Amino acid sequence: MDEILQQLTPSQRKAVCHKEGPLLVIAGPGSGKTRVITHRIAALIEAGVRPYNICAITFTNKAAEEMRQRAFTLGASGGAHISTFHSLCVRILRRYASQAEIKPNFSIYDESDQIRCMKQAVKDCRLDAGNFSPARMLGAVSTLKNKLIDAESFRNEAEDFFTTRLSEIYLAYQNILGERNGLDFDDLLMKTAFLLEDCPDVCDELNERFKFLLIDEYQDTNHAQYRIAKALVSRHNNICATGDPDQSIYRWRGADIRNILAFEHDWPDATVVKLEENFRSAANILAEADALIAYNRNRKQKKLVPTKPASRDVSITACEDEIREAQAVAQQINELAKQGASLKDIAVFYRVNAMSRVLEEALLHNQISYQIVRGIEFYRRREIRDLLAYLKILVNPDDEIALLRIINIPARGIGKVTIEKVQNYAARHKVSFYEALKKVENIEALSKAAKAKILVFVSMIEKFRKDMSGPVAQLSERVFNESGLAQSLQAAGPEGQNDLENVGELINAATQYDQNAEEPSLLDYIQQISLFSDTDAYDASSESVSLMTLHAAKGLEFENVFIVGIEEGLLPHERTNASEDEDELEEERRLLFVGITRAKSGLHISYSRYRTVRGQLLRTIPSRFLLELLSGIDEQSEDNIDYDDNDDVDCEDMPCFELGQLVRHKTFGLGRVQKYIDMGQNSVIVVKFNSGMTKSLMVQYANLSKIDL
DNA sequence: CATAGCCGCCTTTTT
DNA sequence: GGCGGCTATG
Repeated sequence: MDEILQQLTPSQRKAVCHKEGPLLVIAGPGSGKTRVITHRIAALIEAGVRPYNICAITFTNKAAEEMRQRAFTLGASGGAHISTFHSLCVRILRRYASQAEIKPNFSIYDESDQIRCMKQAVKDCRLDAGNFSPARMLGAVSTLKNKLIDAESFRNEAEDFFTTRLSEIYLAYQNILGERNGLDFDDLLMKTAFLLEDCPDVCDELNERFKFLLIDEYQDTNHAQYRIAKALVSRHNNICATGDPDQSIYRWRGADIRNILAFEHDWPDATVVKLEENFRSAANILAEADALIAYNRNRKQKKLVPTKPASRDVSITACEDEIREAQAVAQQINELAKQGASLKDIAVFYRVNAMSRVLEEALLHNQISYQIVRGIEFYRRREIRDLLAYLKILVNPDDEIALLRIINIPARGIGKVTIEKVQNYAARHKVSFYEALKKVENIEALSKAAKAKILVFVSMIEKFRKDMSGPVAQLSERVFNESGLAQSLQAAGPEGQNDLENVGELINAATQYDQNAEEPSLLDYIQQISLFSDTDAYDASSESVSLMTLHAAKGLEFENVFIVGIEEGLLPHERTNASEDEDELEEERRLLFVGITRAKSGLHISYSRYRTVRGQLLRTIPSRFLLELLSGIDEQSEDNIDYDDNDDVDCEDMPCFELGQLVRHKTFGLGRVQKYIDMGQNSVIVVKFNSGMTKSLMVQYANLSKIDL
């Protein structure tokens, strides 16, 4: 251990060796933060702390898995609990289910399940799904849950028309989840927070168990997570939080940057360690990131101290359209490969998932192998969801969503009408859908044939339920074969072949689970699987280029990074309120900051002049963030070909603007010129309008008139 | 009761 | 552009 400590910087060593009491590690990108955490776990153990008494919380399952491995290589093998917040909550809720007033075999509802429940809830409240769109309602409810406002207290607070309706919807939604014994992602946190705060016994026991709590990516914790953390260390205050306010990118999901900013206020005796040295990126890449993030006003000053020399491999490229942009990326990747770069050291980032398609096509065309980091995609496949639905029912028969999904898959003649009759019966007699199915003999509305079919189905499920112990893989395989799913896929001929292979892969994964899990069980497996995330699919050892969203890039690093589509409307994204809300603009800027700081030596940023959005070819505006980078916008891009013959003619008519010039815009009103980038016809102007918003506009379309006083 | 085809709608980011 | 839901048809 001493030897290892010698390799650390003084700041890192200070954090690693910190004994007891609250500790905050403000760690810039590439500062060896993860290393500090794993070393700290090892150091605690060496100092005599039992691994069993240590709990480390990571942002994703992948990060947890990696941390377990790193801790293992340091000799801190086994015992320490390392998982995400959500995983930890599942464990706690299962163990203290009765105190939390839930059943331990709850289903975890993912987004699509939530939408279904919310649709039903809006319907139950007899409200119009147009004005009260399930997605929006879900967002509103999620925000409330993140703030630990439950349905009852929200109803008591509701005043105006909208909040009153929302409170009804919230109650109805919780009701539906309750009937189905389901919890959504936010419930996991909310119920755990309430459990810890309302049951001192449970809180004591967990404080006793987890004598040291370490939380990574603390800047992205939400209020519920904050309250859980607070409760978990309330008896001993041994909290160690690490994070970087400049990398907070989950505000929209309830992450509250104030948690990290107010850490010293929450724990006044906290030791604060800053890690500002960067061991990852070339000096000039870091300078770009620094220049960009300096535009964020609402931040704590932090230095980015390079330890690596500059690289010459930084570029900003303008492309004609997204197809050529993708082609340019593929070409540059080919160049890199020729120079001996490994594909696994290359990544392409984009703002929205939909942008991966063009890139895929370009990479395929150039025969460059790639992986799309989208973990949940696999679990979204029809055949996978079908099999998992069977397994979910075995664990939780009240899971109506899962039941409805497969009651007639493969087709067994139980149709819509039959299902409705059973649902009616269930509602009348206040029993779950599955209970109603079991009592099918009593449902008079059903034909004899329908009853018989339902009986066959129920007895099959009951047969499976009788023997649920043993390896999950074996059980999955058995259910797959005996439910008729296997047969129906085989019958589909070559079409079903791929599906069969996917199921095979699922069963493989289950085998892995059986081998690795501490206490394998179908219940645990089903609950854990619901918590997978995109980054969990990232395979660092695969010899391929990685494609992912900027969000998924968090926590990773690559030798060469491409970031595409840096245009107004994409970054900052049009759906954000970036024009009016400074905080949202700053979050978008942080997103680009995160992307840039993933790069070790090569950074290639690009944008397209035209882009097809939802089937329509649109003229784009380069992102205002490009103007904030040191390199600025590259006017001399290679493919800056004549796409518009009028270029030269128009240029002469193009008005020139000086900084500070007062201008008037048709809709935005008066404003002052903050920046003017002369690019002939493509000139861009940044205007701060008197309304408070700052816009970057294409001069040729903005139709600005100069106001001279 | 199953399926094909068409219409309309759209929170981008995710635990 | 793509998915979900509704409808018409077999």
